Amino acid sequence: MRVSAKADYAVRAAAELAAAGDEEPVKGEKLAEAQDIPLQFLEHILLELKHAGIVRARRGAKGGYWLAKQADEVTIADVVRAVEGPIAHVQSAPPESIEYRGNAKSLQQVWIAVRANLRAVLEHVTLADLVSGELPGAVEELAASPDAWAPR
Amino acid sequence: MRVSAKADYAVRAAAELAAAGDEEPVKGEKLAEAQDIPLQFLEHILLELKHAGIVRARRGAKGGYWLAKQADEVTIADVVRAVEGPIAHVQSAPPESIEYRGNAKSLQQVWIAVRANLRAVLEHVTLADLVSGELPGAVEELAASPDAWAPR
DNA sequence: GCGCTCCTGACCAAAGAGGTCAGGAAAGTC
DNA sequence: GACTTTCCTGACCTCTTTGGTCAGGAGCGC
Repeated sequence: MRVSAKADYAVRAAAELAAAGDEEPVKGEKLAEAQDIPLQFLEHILLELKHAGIVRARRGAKGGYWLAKQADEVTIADVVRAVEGPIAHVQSAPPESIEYRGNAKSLQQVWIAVRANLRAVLEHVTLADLVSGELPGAVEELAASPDAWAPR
Repeated sequence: MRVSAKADYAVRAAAELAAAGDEEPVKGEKLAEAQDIPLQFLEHILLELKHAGIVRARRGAKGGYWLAKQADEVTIADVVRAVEGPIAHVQSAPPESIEYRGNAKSLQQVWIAVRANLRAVLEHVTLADLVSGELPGAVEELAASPDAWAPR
């Protein structure tokens, strides 16, 4: 139930790319500096994003990275899935494939609901939203509640 | 963003305990059989639940485990936190303590919203709900959508 | 005091997290 | 064509986590 450094880095780098537009490519080093991410680690991450079709790249002078799609067509879920794999797996299996017995029968529904609520946020916030700071209304409301900021 | 075997086991064992009531203790072996969990691993988990004050235990013949509170006063979040620690940490830190820079500034709000939505399910389903099969309305609705069952 | 059951720490293998290092391969520039 | 720049890739590394197992001890009831 935690977000890895890799996923966090990936989203932040993608946000920088979204902000840069597609005029000209952004170098890995610049991304690393902008978001304070270890360069060599970041390049591995960018490679995964490239393989997932989220990012494109060119080598050499004037080379660098840029988004493969429009910033409003890439969600945070896309980026996280590219580097972390499926969201909300239970014991490395998707919740819809698990069968529970005895008094835990309804647990499957619970995990499904959990996943649905994760998706409700991650699949609806795009890189464009992130950069502009204007998150979807529902997400903004969730984050606005003081209760949501309580440690626990 | 995944649920560990340990957390899954813990919730399932707790559900069995909730169903058993507090007439007489349930043996670890019986819990292990009912939910098909490796016994020795389960006992470690039950110990953690005990240290967290969720479960109580007695040794010897007629010994076993039982819930320390009423089944409707223990949420799934309580159980998960007892064995996995805080829910929805980012890079091992709580989202409210992270500061993002540049174009990722709004990312903190996104992680806060993610956590809020996780809590919205996990803190509102009790062991009593789980055993009875009657989940809170909002959770039932989430799990009812065919979309929630799609793999992706 | 004997058997039952929980309690606890030690251990273990495999995988993942979070990186670093070294070199190769393309793209542009002179 | 050489050189520089930048991405691309695999190997490697340390530390922690995951998912267990094993062996023995300690308390409880009879």
